Amino acid sequence: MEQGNAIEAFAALAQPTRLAAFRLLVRVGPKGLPALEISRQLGTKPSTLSGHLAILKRAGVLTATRHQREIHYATNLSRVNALVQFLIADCCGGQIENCSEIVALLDSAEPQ
Amino acid sequence: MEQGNAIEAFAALAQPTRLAAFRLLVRVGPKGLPALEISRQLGTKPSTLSGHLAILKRAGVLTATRHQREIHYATNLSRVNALVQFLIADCCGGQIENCSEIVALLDSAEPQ
DNA sequence: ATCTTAATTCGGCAAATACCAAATTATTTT
DNA sequence: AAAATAATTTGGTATTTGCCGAATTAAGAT
Repeated sequence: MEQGNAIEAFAALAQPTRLAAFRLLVRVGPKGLPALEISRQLGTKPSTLSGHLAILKRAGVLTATRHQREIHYATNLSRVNALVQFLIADCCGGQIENCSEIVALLDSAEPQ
Repeated sequence: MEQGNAIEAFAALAQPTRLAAFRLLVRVGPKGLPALEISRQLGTKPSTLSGHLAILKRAGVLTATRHQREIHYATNLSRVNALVQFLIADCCGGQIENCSEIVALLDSAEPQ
């Protein structure tokens, strides 16, 4: 992960509709949802949402796969992991004893 | 963590100078650095950096404490943890067997 | 071939953001 | 009290972003 990719991912998530879409897809799981269904659940216009999904996809945090007519969007959580790794890289200069508290926090990062 | 807070944190991190400042402070550890030192290390104008630090602080990802004349900025990593928790909340509808791969990824989230 | 459904692209406007230089506020030293 | 150092605020401009309706492209059904 390079800085440019991280910036793009953070920017993608820094918008209410996009963050809501991403989190909805996290909840839904690997199968994802078609664009129109996301649009319905979030109450946004399809054209507006389409732009948002494109931004999330370009940033790498969503994947898109066509199923017949529909394009299913799903989260790319390994990318989220890479993003977090990038953010906390070389924490406390690598001297783990200085930031064990921090590491413990992130180690406990489980959903719920 | 509410959506508004998460948006603010992501937006704060979605800018090259701010992301570089945050990561520098992650590496430095809990003691943090004074604003002018960050400005020097990143090669940005103090006034510009000051605005950026204020944004990061308002977003909750940095703390600021005065030491004599200097204000030392440091990362608030528990906030980062909360942010990640928020992002992946209720992953796969809570059915852990569907996203164990994802959980494993995040469990292994250790620096470097 | 035509119609329908799914999704994206385009055009245009309003609001937010980043940058720098200069001025200001805050704290310590002389 | 005056000078010096640290940091922030202000003002002005250029760029970017978000939203919607309308038009367009894509795939499948009749």
